[in-house]
Parts: sequence; C-alpha cells; structure tokens
Amino acid sequence: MVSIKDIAKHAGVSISTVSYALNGSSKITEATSARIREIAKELNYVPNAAARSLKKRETKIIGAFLMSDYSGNFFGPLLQGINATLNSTDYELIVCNGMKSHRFLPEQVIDGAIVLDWSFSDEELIKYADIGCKLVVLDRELEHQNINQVILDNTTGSALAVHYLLEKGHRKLYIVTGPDISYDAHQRLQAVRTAVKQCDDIHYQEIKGDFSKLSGARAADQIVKEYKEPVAVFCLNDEMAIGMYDYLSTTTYQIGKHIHIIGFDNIEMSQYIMPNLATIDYSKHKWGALCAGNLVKLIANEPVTNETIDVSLIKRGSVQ
Amino acid sequence: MVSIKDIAKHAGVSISTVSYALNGSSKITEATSARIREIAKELNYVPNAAARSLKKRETKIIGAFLMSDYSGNFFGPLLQGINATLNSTDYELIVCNGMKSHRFLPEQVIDGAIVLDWSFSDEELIKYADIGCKLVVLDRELEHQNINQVILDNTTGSALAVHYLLEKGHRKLYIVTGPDISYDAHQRLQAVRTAVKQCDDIHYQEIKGDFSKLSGARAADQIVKEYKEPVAVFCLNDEMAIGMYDYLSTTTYQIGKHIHIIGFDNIEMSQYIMPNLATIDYSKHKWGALCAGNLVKLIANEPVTNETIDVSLIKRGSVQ
DNA sequence: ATCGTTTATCGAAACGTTTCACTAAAAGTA
DNA sequence: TACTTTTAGTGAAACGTTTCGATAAACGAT
Repeated sequence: MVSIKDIAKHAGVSISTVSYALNGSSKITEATSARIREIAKELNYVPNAAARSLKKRETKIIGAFLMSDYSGNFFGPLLQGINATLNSTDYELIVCNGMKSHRFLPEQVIDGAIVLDWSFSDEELIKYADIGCKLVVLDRELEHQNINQVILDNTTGSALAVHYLLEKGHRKLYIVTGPDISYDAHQRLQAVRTAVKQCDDIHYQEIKGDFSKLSGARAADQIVKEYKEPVAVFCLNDEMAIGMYDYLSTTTYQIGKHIHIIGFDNIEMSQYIMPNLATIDYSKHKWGALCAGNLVKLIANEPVTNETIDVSLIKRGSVQ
Repeated sequence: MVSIKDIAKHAGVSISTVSYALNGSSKITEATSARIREIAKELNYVPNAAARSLKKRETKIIGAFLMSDYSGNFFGPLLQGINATLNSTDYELIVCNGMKSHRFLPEQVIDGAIVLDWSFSDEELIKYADIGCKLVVLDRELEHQNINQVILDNTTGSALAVHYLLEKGHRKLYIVTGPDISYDAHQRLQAVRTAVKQCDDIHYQEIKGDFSKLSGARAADQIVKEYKEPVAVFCLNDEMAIGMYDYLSTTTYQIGKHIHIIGFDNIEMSQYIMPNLATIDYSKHKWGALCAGNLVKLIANEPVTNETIDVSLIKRGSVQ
C-alpha cells in the first residue's frame, strides 16, 4: 500500500510537506504542491482512513442505527431524508444494525449516530454520551449535553386516530399495542387510553402486539373469534394492520364493513393494499433531514434544540 | 479517552502486557490477566478502532453497497440474508450508499464489500480489487483474483416471463426496459429479444424505462395512448410494474383484462397490490447469505466459486 | 551446584497520518 | 547595508494499538 512516505521519497521532500500539500495548505508553494499531487496520482495514493482518524480523532462518518429487520417500507424515506441533508456536508452515512455494531459508538468508528433502535437501552446511550459520543435519538427522550431528540408527536397521532373512529360512530374499539420496550408504542398507547377514558359508552379492549405483521394477524384471529358486531381496530403501526389484512383475506370478514382498521406510520404499502389503509401520517423525509441536520450541528458543538415531528390523519377506505 | 496506557499505569505493568492480557494471550498469567481486565472495566476502557485497524490492517467490517434510494422492498430480504450469515462470523455489516462512500474501499474502512450498485464502474471496482480489496459483485461479471460473483439467472427469468405471456395467448407484447448501465436490465432485455425472435407472428415493442415507478407510469401512459386491443407488458422489474398500476388506476383500463402485466423480482408489494402481480421470483435471502459467505471466504483467502441464483415464475392475477 | 528451558513480562518499533515548533532562505524595510 | 519579516519547507512527536525480540526469574534435569 503506497503511503505518504513513498510520495515524499519520490518527490524528494519531507513527509510533512506531502501532508500539507495534499491537504491544500498554503504553506507549500503551488509548484511543489502540484508536483506532489502529480506523483500521488501516479502512485495511486489513497489516504489511510485508520491513520487519519487515529490522529484527527474523527472519521467523517455518521451511523444510523435502525431497528433490525430492514423491513424497508418504513426506513426508506427516513434514510433518504437523512442523506438529503448529509449530502451538503462532508459526512457520509452508514446504516448499522444488530447488537454487534453497538461498538461503533464507543470505539469511535463514527463521529455521531442517529438512533431508532430499541436494542439500545437508555443507560447504554447515556454511557456513550458520557464519553463524548454525539447522538440524535428518534425513539426516546433523553436529556444530555451530547444528545438531541427529534421525536414524533405520537400523542396527537393516537388522539386523531381514536377520535376519527369515534366520529365515524364506532363504539366497539380494539387496539393492538406495540412492544413494551418501544417508547413510541408506549406513548401511542397512553394517548389512546386518555382519549378513550373520556367516553363511557364504548367497549374498549387491548390486544398485545409487537409491531410485526405476524402479531397483527394474531390479533385479527382473536377479533374474529370474538366477533359479534362491526368493530373498529386501531393498530399502533401499519405493519400490524397489514398482518391483519393478510389474515382477514382468508376469512369472509370485510375490511371497511365488518372490521374497520386504522394504522400508524403511513408506510408506502398502506396506499396500495385494498381497501387503502387509513393511518396517521408524518413526513419521514423531513424527520430524517431534521435529525441529520441536528446531528451535524451537535458534532460541531453548535446549539440545537429538541424537536417534535407533526402528524396528521389520513382517511382511507379501511374505515367507513 | 482512556487507553491501554492508562490501564498499564494503574496496574503497574507495561502496555504490552495489557495488550496481551486483553487479547487473551496465554503468555500472561491468569492472575495478572484478571487484574488487568478488572482495571480495564473499572476505567471503562474501550479499544480504539482506528489504532487497532491501523496496526492490524483489518476492521472486521464489511460493507454492502446498494443502489441508492433505499426503496426497501427489494433490499430488505437481501440484507437479512447477508446478516444471517454474518452473524456467525466476527464481521459486521454496514450499508453504504452514494458516491461519497466509495472511498471506504480504497481507504480500508472495510475489509470487503458486497456490491449491487451501478454507480461503481467496472473499471473502478477492478482498480480497487487490484489494490487488494475483496469484493463480491451481484450486478455484473468481473473476473479477478479478488472478486467473486453471485448473480441472478436473468436469462432464464426473462424467458420464463415471455413464454408465460405467449402461452396465455398474448401476441401483442410490450417490454419496459431498464437503465442502460444496469447489467441485470441488459441481460433481461437480451433474453427477451432472443425469446421473441423465435416467434414471428407477434407484435413486439420496447419502451424505455429506468427501473423506477415513474418510468413505469410513463410507459403505461404510452401504452394507453396507442391502445387498440388487449396487450401484455413485461416490466423488467416490479417497481415499474407498480408505477404502471398507479397510472392505470386513474384510467378505465383494467389490469388482467385490457392490460396484462408481469414484473421481475417478486418484491413484497407485488402480492399486496390488486390484482396480484405476476412476476419472476428468486430467494433474496439465499442470495444474501451466499454472497456474504463467499465474501468472508474471499477475505480469508479460501477458494470460492462464482454462483448463479435460480429464478422461478410466479403466476398471478395480473396476467390472464 | 550448574546448565539449559520454559515462563512471565517488558521495551521498542511499527502502522500512516497530522501538526507544532523550528530553520534557512528570500524578501521587504529603513 | 543591516535589520526584521515572511515564506517554504523540515523534523519529530503524537495518536493507540500490536507484536517481535530481549530479559530476567523460576524451574528441571543432571
């Protein structure tokens, strides 16, 4: 592997001169600078990232830690938003997943991270922040010098969904919950309970879910077994709603007639399945752009403030 | 940041002893080894990745370079397959995208890469392979000591699709092509031409596409404008077929009746849209697992052979 | 007791950069 | 001319590891 040292030898200058020249320092005269660049190109020189980051204590890489299964529907637009912002900086993005890559944070493989991943505990993230890691969290609230939050307005979202169902006259409500560790699931559920508490003439029942299609299908199974009259179901994310569609397509129950369903997230699929899935929408692109921008500022020690992403109701055929 | 040096000081030993101890060398007596580990834990020591990889010339990270827009439908299962294999090794995966991260290869940020990304030219990849990068390519053929191929059987796939349409009695065929730079698009198109050449009683027409939904919608627009009798369309990927669905839903033309459509890839969405999209399937999970396995072997300088992934026809309602 | 072996530890070099402090020559100033 | 200032370049230390070769102590065998 050709190093700066080889270039120095070829050019008959010191290695520091090469370093300065290659980094465009004005200390070096244009003539030698050009000659050095020339030689570097000839030798196919490429800087060694490890050496550079060892010395400079930065890598110009930021990581996105996303919940683990790459079920892309949800993350695609978010990552696009992140990249849209990052493209005008000198940072680049890597997407990480799985417990093993947690090491990237303390080992300084990356300069900062965007976290939407329950496999990190709050304690773990704080530990990393304590040793200087810069983090933007999308799925929890954490007050720390080195942590910024950009979170969804889950509370409003849930309220919108529940009120929509009530408005439509539904009085028999099911809710399919999310995993216990998920902050979003927790917030959404709390808001549902608050909204429901205000009406006393309704039948309300919670079914345990975990944000997966499969758990949505299971919930549908339970609902079908107990079925007596039309019901409305609020799935705490679209993925579970789709699982419910899957299951119901094997039965005679019709969505939008016997069973009314609303989801949360407005993933791409929700406007393709039939009937289209009513849901809670928010701009994933904007979310990504915002968190990336904040992370870059955080790394540069510029002031940043926590943000909340607005949500809105999307009425579609699955709720009549 | 606490380093091995701090531990050495605290333990009253040399830094080499600490290094050996932490790496579990048998040279160090268990007693001191334990004491050193103890101290390391107390001080919250974490190794510095840059320093280590500078010295060891490896990072234990492998990169997946995927075509750039994270439209997850396609890549999700592939990445899951890759991770399934990698989980039993000491490598971990990062997903990279965009021109900027090309640097990861020559700068030795990663030990190897899986490439499915037309933003790399063949020449560029060969240049990297020449300087020692280990690569598995999924979207081209490249013979090189440091490159392994795991590619799709596009030819069979296209033939299956065309014959299916012919079998169903269709004689007016459209094909929506892919981007010029894509090897897959190219191979699929060639196979279509070969298949079509064998029949002389058919009307055959190519429409330019680029694998995006939008280009599918545009193609649909053109087809509708020329419409006289029922036609069959082979979109070279599912994404474009879905764009076609989008467009046609704004018209009175019905899929499976006026316009028959088959795609390629069998992405998740294709079994949710109505009518379900006929397509060419292959196991993305297996594809991922295979290429990851080969890459790990390649890095370890074990022998690997190029592979081809089998494809199969999936008949669905979009073709009658 | 003596000599060779093994064992536990250490010192120092090396990986490829960046950057501070320095120097010699050139240029500017009075 | 004699002085200061600027310019262009150099040397060496440092970043945090790993690892080779050396060393001293402990151990066995004779």
